[in-house]
Amino acid sequence: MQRAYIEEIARYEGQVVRLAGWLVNRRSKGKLHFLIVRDGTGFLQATVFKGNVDEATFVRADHLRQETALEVWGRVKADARAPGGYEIEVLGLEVLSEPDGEYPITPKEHGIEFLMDHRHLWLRHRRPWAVMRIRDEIERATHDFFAERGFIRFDTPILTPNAVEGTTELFEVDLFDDQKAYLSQSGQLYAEAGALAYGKVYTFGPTFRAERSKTRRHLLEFWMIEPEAAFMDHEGNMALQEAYVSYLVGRVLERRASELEMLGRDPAALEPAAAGDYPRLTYKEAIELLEKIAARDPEVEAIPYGEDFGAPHESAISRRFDRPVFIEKYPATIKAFYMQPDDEDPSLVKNDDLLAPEGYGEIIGGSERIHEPGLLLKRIREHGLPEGVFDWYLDLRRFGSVPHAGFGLGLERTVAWIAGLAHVREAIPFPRMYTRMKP
RNA sequence: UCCGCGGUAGCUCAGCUGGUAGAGCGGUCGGCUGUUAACCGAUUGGUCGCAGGUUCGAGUCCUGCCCGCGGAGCCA
Repeated sequence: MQRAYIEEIARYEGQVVRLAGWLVNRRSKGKLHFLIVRDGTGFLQATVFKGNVDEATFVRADHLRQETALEVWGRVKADARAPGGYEIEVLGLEVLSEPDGEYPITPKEHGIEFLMDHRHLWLRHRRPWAVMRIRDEIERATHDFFAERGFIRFDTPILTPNAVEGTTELFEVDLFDDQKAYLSQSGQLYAEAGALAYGKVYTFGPTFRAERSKTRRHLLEFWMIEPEAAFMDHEGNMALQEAYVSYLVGRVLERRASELEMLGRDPAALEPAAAGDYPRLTYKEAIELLEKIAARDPEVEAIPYGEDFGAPHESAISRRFDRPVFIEKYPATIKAFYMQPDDEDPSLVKNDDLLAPEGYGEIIGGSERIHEPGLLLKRIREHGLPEGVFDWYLDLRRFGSVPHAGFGLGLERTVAWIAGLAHVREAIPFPRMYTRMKP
């Protein structure tokens, strides 16, 4: 008998097939039981009619417990009354493994603390199932996008000797003797070495920030995609970001429409983002826009020129657009040491943040990098960074230095935005947070 | 780290001015041939976060601590 997967159940209509999976829920009408079965690829309703199976099987079907591992076999039928439009009319079933005790996650309501305590089991349920498939699509689309444009994947170290942007948010690791290392907070500096070696590279890996943050946008451990390209300038950088993000959204709309629907995410809200043509504001224009917003909305505070935006400001700005919005050219004083000064106004840098709409806020930070060795050394000193650990980084400017640029996209924030999640903790299988390290 | 809110049955919660613990869901048993988190009946189920204190008496009032949630800062 053919083994069928739920994802492809439609192609087996009319056939008798075998299905291997787990029991999600059951309902009974007396002489007719409904078993909801999942097999990893999807969810399917199985009907057990009293006349179709022997008495023992019929009674058995009414006493199966949630998360029983089982095989069922029967005929695949199209039926409008079945969720998803198809169901399997059971002719027989076999229990593969019986739950030991009561399964904790019932079909009714649960709080987030309880669900996160049982994350290893919660992952089986519809909502996380849909989210992880969307995350997978975004990861796959990332590799396709960069491969199509001639970028090679470049893996950067996780144990690093140096801080990219200050040391307060680094996790320290004991090495041998009295040596210390830090968990990487960005692969960027190494990606720059990659760009000068291979032209166009991107990293795809975990990064770590030791921030005592308790917000919907922060994880201690998150995944970041960091493209870096030689001979790419600030304009090219933003064009690449727009092409990349609109490609990601387009792929999810195209291939994960049913998952978006399961999550109650309206595809219409994402369509402008897939179309591209993202608006651009300079830092100065964004400050002025905030002033206008603040004049009418008492919830939003204006900020003086020269200060960085807080989360409420980013939300207020991003809510005014139906697609991601760029904010570019910040004052150098509030940005990282390696950013290239603006040609017209050297007090500014050629950087950009990309804010996702609907209040989701920053998903990308990018910049053109300083390629002139003297200026780079000056900036390292101004920022009070230890010169010793940057000797190799300065070498990149000594030998064949050229303009280059890149950016970092936060995977979980992007997944949360596209999937319409309220918190990044649901965008990764096992979130590591200030308040959670288990399971 | 700061501000705000919370911790009562396996889960989600109610519990008034202090008087000896409740509901729904889940589990179990039974009923029902088209359910959609099915429904109906019965039944099961408690160290009221922890430690002190006030009181004849504390889930309820007070103090300290622990844990979580929402937000801020920082950032992707």
